[in-house]
Amino acid sequence: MHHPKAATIKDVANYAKVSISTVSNVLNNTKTVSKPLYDRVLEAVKVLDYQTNPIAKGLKSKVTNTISIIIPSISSVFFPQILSTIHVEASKMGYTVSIFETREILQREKDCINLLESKWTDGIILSSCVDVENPSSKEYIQKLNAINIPIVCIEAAISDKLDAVIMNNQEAIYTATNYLISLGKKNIAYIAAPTRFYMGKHRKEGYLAALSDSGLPIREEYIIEGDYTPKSGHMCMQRLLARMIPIDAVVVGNDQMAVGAIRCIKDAKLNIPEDIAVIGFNNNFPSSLITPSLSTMRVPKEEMGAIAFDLLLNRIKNPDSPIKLVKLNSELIIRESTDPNGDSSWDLNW
Amino acid sequence: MHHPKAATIKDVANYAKVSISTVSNVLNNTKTVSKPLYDRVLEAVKVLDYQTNPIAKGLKSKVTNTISIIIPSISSVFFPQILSTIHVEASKMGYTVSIFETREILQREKDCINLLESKWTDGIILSSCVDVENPSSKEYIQKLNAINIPIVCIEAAISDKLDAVIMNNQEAIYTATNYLISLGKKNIAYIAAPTRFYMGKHRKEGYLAALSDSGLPIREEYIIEGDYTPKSGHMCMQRLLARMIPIDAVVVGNDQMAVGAIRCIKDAKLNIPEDIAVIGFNNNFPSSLITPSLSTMRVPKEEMGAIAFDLLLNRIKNPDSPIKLVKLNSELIIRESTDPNGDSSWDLNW
DNA sequence: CTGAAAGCGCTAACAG
DNA sequence: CTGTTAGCGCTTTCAG
Repeated sequence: MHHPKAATIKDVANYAKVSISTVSNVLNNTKTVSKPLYDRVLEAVKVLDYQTNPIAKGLKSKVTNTISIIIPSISSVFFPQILSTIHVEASKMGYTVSIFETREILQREKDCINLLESKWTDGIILSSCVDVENPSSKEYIQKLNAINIPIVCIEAAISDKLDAVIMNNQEAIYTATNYLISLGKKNIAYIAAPTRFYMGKHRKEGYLAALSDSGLPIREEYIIEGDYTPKSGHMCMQRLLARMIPIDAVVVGNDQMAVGAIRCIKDAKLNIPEDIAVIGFNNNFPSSLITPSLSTMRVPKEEMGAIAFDLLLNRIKNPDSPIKLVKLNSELIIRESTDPNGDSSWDLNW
Repeated sequence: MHHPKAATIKDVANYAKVSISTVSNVLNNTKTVSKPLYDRVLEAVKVLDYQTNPIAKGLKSKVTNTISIIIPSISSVFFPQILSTIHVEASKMGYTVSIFETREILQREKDCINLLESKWTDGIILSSCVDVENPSSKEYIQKLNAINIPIVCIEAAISDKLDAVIMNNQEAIYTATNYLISLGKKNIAYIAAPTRFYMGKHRKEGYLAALSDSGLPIREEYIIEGDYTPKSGHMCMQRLLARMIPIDAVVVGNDQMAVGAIRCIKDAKLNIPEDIAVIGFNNNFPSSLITPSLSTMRVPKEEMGAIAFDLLLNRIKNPDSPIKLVKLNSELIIRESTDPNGDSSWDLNW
């Protein structure tokens, strides 16, 4: 309905007085065409302002030049940066990118996959929210493995049959926790990102390992689980304080929750970091803006997006290449929430 | 290549022992079909796990069930929220959304439009970066008007032939400036969002009008222009201070720049708001996080996205309905950067 | 109520 | 080197 007068390949052929296959051939460089015809076609294309119809093309060639990104949240402080890099890389290569938001609801993720299966996208970048513990997720993952669309996972390597780019979650939280221990902290609480998911699980393991390796006791009452949001971080911290256990530091599964936790601690009139030190994970820009600024583990978001697209492109072009798992390293950033002399400058790049 | 074994309408027809047109008819409810055949078709669909191929469907019907969003930045703190709302509304109605980033480069915007023209998207939501002053943009806008794809503008109403949802930019900055004047501020500087664009232009007009209406002089050396980013806000403030003119308040064209300005003022050891009061525009969540917290004008981002999609959907369904311009009102939020007793609570919803 | 057949715009054998 | 033709999977007249 929208394009009543758009020129078709037929129009071009008529105008140039050649066959439509010749037009197709010059446009796609698929066969050599004599100079005169070639020129006439190009002329016709120009005159008629012809653009090949990707829908029709896709119907034949099964190529849509579209990739799809499935993420938990479009408006979080984390994904937009990844999205942006992916978009830049993708458009360079002529791909359009479609977005899908799951809000951490597995059913929505499945719906997206189903939709995409029929929509003929050329590839999918997936930040999955499958529950790693739940045996019923096996079936879903099998399906993902068997699907005929290239898929690259980010944030969570949910299958060894799928390319993925992830963080060194466990090692990073281990580093963070160890750093707190090196500061002399002994009663270190942990506000976890949802541990039924891949990422939260591995991060928590890092915390536990660090305590163990330092001979510190693991106490259940020091561990609580949030839902990624600042608000939940605030609530978790409140609960932790209400338990009336000695706490001199908190490791938090992500920066968002850590910000909430810091606010809670401030409101309780406790000093950061003297009474309670706080460290997060991600290094989102707001973490540098608050007072005290938040120590955290850096996550190379741009790199993550770029690599994810690279992996995807490679798999599209080369479906049988070996599966790749890229694990990115994070790095400790010391700010005021663990060190009074820590960096208090604002990240102004946003 | 990706879907070798996906069932087609033909397979369903064969399995159900009916014609493909009957299958099509039951699936689209386009004609009444006898109960037995109807049931057999549904059964076949279920057994074969058939999903109709939207590409093929689109080729015939010219409908892609895809809308496209063109915005300056994917990763800014402003657009993701709008994006998110649009995505939610769109998926409810069965639309997929594709994103395009212009980085405020008009040529990129034009490229997107051209691409989309051939891609047969069902509609476009556009945050345009045309230079309102530049006469050459007339031509581009004419093209937009003539295009056969429904377009809804957000942030900038660049044509009265296009639906749009915008803020009351001028009135809002007028309010902000007036508020500062009511506080007794007399030497009020202005850090502008790029004034060659629709939005920046109108906001600046609000500042000028407020000064005029209060009988305050308009002085060029009090006005400077940034590029939306916190970094540029910092730099603009630095320049302003270097001019050695008395400044007791700054109105800033958006929150991001205002954050940079605040940092600069703090670094200069000046007191906020006593020495210099600061007010921004947008009410992004980071503005509540910094110290001092930033006074600003609220922008209903979710509403904006939802309305934009509504307008678009309406135009898709009803191409000849009258053009609508929706102007949203903002509201003053008083925080510490203008009032020592202003709200200092953190926005934890992100 | 049902099905055969003609395309949507394009690509890719296959002949010439 | 060029053109004819057969579809890709689906919708939609148009007969029956």
